[in-house]
Amino acid sequence: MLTKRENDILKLIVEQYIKLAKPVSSNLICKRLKCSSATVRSEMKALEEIGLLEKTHTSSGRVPSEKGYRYYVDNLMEIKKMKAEDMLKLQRIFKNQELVLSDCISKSLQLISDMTSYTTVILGSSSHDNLLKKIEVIPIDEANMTVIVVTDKGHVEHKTISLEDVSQKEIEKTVSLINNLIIGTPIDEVSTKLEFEVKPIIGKYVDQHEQIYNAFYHVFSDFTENNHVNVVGKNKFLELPEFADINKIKEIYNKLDDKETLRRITEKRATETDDGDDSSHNIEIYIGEENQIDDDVTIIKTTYKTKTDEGTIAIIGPKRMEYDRVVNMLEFIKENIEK
Amino acid sequence: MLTKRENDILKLIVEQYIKLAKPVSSNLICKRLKCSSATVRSEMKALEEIGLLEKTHTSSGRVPSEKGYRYYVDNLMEIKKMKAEDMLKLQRIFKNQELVLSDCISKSLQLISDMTSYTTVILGSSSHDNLLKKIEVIPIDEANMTVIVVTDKGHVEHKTISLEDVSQKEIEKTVSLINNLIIGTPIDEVSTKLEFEVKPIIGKYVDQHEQIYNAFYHVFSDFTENNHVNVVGKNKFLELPEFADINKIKEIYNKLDDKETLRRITEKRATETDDGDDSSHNIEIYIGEENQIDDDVTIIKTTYKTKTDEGTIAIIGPKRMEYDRVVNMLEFIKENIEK
DNA sequence: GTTTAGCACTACTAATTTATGAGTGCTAAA
DNA sequence: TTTAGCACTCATAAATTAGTAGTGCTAAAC
Repeated sequence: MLTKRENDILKLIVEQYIKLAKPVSSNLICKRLKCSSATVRSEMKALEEIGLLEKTHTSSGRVPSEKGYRYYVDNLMEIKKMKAEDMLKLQRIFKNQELVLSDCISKSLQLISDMTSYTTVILGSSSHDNLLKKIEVIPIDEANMTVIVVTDKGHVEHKTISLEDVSQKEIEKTVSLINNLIIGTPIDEVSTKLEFEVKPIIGKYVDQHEQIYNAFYHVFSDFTENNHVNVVGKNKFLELPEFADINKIKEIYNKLDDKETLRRITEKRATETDDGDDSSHNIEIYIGEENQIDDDVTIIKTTYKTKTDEGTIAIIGPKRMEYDRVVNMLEFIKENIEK
Repeated sequence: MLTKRENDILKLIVEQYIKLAKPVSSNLICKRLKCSSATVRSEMKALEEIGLLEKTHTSSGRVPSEKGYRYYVDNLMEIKKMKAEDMLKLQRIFKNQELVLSDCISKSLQLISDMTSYTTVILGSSSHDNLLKKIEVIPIDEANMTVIVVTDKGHVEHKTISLEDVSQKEIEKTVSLINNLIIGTPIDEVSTKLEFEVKPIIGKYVDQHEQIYNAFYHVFSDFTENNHVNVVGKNKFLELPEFADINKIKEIYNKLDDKETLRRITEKRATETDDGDDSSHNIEIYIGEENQIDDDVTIIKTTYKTKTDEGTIAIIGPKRMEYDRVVNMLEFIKENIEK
């Protein structure tokens, strides 16, 4: 257990480093505490020995270690309410009756990215618990038609497909067969069901069944694959001194472009102790090596769940993130989404 | 008019600079031409005097000026056929019966971005010449429903909206009114028509018309605004030495994220002479200041038009782009799209 | 009158030096 | 336990040096 003064010093160092991204000197600290720089220095040394602080070189000031950030987040951080003005802006988005929920979410995370200068990520509900509600085919011209698929929760997917030399009648027959046979099927089982239950029947009753079957099959598999991801404000990384190196940027951007990597954001960290969980509000914090994406970033995330939708929203920034602000913002957004 | 040898030298310099991004020396050139470096030097000087070449400092080799690139593109460049292997890969995309046209386009431009290391942009057809074909409403639960709008060319837009305390009946009435009144209207006139022709009528026949009207109004205006843009391979800029500076990257990325800036890519350059047009195939080339986006890039673009769709595809790279390859690829893609 | 060899000159690059200063650690006195 | 004082370290920036890849020019060679 740390002494009161050690806590104070650590807190000051973390907060100062978050602000300026420069190693923090004993002098700067001693000005805010009523003691001499020498005293602070020996305390700092102690904190370094237990691994909460680090030096960049022998005679530099101190920088928080990952363990230091973790300790700060778990024990020292006081959650910081948003400026009234910012809160208002966010509320305005959610109060705007003209916006659909999904638009509210993306707009608000866009705003958060701007307010904080960090990158935000929305990982939409994979639609795995949606049930197939309806399919519909709209003819465009002789050879083309648009297939529309709707789920019970209101997700829509569509695709324009070409079928050559297939009669309108046959298509209609197929549509009504599908509508009869697999409505109500969970969307991620549709492909299988289509193959094993519908295909044999189409084969019997519909001419040119191969072509038609293929067309529909691909529309459905598209549906299952698309779990919408939205990364907002990637450019913010370009503002941060810790990412001033073009190669570091390349590394981060490649990760942020990779669906598989992003999906990993949704995973809970499997750790011994506390799951990165910020006790109170289901906000999870993954600092540096704690996250699965990149050792130089921190990810703060939460999940939301509404009647029609669920997903994960995350904020990605440097390890010296403004934890106190970001946690508060995420809490706020989560609340607003869920009501 | 330039002499044969001047042309040869200019061509060599441009091509060499495209390859290595380093100022080209007289020595390097004289090895490939049967004359001494001194001769080359005096020729280079002449070319510099007419503004086709530039120096980076007093004793550096030469670099093509924008005018130099332009001259190269207009007079010296020989279009370079793709490697058979690359051509095959592209063809495979277009021959794949399982893919819709729009998927072919994005997949092939993804591939081109990888093959060339440049960024590609697809500016989809704004749907302005689409006609409204159908609207449909699918109830989700008591308060929510999904509105689907389809145009005659098979574009689909949808949105889940919330309406509190509005009866199903009233909504159905509205839908059938809209379907009766404005089917066949060009999509970008729908909003106006909705306001001046439909609203008054809804007002008369439908209870709670304000709420319902508003909901629909916003679905339609969304439709008009979404003209789909797709920027592929932005990260490629990070590989190019001319964009090694983080601030330059920031500048470019901000532009590539800005819809308005991107829209400008579709505009034809309004110039005195030749419109940047590569005479033969409707491939347009805009070098540096010739383009509206950024002085340090070249944009090579073309437009395509099919029965159901039209749009612009563009390739954005450094001024020392591999013009000969890119032009050929764009021609190839354009052809494939259009058939 | 082109072409070329030869040479003086320029300025980029990388390595080395120098100076400055912001920071620490340690010791001994308060 | 705290603090003043001092030696020491190392990053940063500026200045120096050396090397070299390139040019421009001139005068001779073709």
